[in-house]
Amino acid sequence: MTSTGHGRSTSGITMRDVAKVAGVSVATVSHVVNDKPGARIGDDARRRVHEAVTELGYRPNALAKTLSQGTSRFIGLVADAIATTPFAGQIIHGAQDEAWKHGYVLLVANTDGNTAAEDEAIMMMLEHQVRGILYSTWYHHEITVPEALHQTDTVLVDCFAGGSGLPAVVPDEEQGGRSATEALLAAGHRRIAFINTTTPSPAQSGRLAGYRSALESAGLDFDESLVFPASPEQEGGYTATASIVDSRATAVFCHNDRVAMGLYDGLRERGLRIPDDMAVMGFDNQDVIAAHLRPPLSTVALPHYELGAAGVRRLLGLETPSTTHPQLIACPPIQRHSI
Amino acid sequence: MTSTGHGRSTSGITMRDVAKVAGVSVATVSHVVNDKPGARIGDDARRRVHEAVTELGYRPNALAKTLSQGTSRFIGLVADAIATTPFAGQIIHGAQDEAWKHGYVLLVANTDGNTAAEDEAIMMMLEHQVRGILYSTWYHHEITVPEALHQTDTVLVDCFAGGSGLPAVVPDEEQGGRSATEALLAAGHRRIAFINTTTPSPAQSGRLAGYRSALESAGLDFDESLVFPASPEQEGGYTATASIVDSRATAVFCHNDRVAMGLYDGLRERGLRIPDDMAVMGFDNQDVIAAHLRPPLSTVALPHYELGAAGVRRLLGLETPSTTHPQLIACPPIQRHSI
DNA sequence: ATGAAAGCGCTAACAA
DNA sequence: TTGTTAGCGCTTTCAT
Repeated sequence: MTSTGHGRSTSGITMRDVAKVAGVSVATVSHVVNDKPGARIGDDARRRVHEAVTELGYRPNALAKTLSQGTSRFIGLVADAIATTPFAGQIIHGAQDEAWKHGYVLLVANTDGNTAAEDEAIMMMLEHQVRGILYSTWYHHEITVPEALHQTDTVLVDCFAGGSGLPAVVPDEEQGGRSATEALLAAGHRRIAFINTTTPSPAQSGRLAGYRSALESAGLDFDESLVFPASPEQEGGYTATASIVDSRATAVFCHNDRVAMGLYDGLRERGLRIPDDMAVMGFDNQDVIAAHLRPPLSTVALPHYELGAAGVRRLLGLETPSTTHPQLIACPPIQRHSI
Repeated sequence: MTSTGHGRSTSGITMRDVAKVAGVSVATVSHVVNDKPGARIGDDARRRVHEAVTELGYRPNALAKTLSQGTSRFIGLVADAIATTPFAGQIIHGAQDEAWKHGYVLLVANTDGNTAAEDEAIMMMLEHQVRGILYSTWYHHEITVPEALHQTDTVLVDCFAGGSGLPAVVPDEEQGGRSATEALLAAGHRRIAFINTTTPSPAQSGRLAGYRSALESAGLDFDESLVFPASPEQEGGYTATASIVDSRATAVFCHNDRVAMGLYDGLRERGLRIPDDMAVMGFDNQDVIAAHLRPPLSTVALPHYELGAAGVRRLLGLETPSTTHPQLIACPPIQRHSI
């Protein structure tokens, strides 16, 4: 029995059917299937209902329930790039797990950064009576909020919007930068270079601030000549190799894992060994890369799963709306073998 | 005005409100907002309705509509690993785009391969009256279908199940292997090594079959000593380097991009240059890797986006249920610079 | 302890 | 051309 083309997918069994079989009213059925608190139901009736339910294979219609209760169990997630990056998947995953935990289900929509698609997506979610919307981007930056988002509860994930007043959940770039630098410091390095991205962003400024802060705490002077700008990719890291070597630093904190990957190449070409000749620290914890470079790259993780989860918690009002605006999620250091 | 904690997210405006304002009946409103085919509505009434709609900011309740029509616009996507791999995101993306195109929205659930979570997810989707379910895995293999899936239309994505009779959509591994090999052949190589995975799978057998088939078509003998087993990761490729070099092959088809990445390292350590000393072809087209290796890796793409899209098309009955069981989706070769 | 009945917001005959 | 009305499957007072 192939299952294509049926159309009628649901059991078709309604509460009324159950009531009939159990010989009770639908009200009674409703009470027992939902295990209502103040429900005074006779043991016998209750049993009969349960029997009827299993016998008939009854499955409540969640949509009807929503309609009558007026309150839905949907949470919308609109993302600008579900696929462009491995990261987006993590946000969905975290959001889905957390939503699930609270009896909600995730409605996802991808917009490819297209404003029209975005509005349409939001509309659609609104029409589906979502409890609220998680609006997420694939990299941490400031956005301008689509007007439509104001029509429902929404929380920004991995992005923020200045005057919007919308709650936001973002990675703690500064702490991440600090942790990365501290890891290098802890290994005894004193002359630590930093390959930073050339693109202005919270990541650029935050990680730099963290780097400086860690240096400071260690009693080291910040040496501007030790930070090198580079495009945030393999190419950038590769190209920066020369300057890094010249700088006579013994360790490098790379703006991200891709940069580190490029640096690995550059170092290898010069016959330099990691971590003996040069310790390197990444950022992002992009699994395909970090875990599989040789040697495996120590890095700092971007907490995408947590961002998604914290996002729904925030939406559901389960998280204390920490006074300060964008809520910071920690970027945990990941110890591997490049230090 | 912060948007947290409202609860009532939807406009609250119903069709009745619109009817009242427009001075017509709800039936009329229903007809004009849905632009019903056989709806003979006076221009005037129609105009008044539209005005009322915009004036009130009316937004139809999709759930109520579903309930009354008896047919929902949801498609469920249950995945065993949304996040474990960059690929899952692509499947979601493809499915979402295609669903959207036909007026459907995607309900996603992650199960982490946990059977209990899986059943729960399926139940939940059933309760939400999904039109059908896409059951997907993050790598192509045979599965045993959860019993619950039989209660609705379902199509298997990137996996298949022998006797289940369920429609499946999977990548065409053999064609992919053939294309990869042909690319190498086209560049003039005659002695082409193949690093295959050690894990039995459609990928293992399919890509090998494709490799042989391409060789054959080119009038070359299949030389068993030219296929090297390796773990399907960087490590495997790296380790295989020695044998590859010994084999005196001039080109290598790697089971996947990660293996190719390892091979790159091995080759570089030996001072061998790509593609001059050795041409290499990958498989998967894992962006972070393939596009950013040096030189960028030529490879064959796993059509995840297409798998998702084809999955919903199949579910909706829009795709000819090609006679043969698992429907094959092409793996297009991607030309870069390692050949 | 249980049932009758009035909705939830919308669609779809059927009347008018 | 437009309005009435009866549901869709469920929840929830309010009676009994």
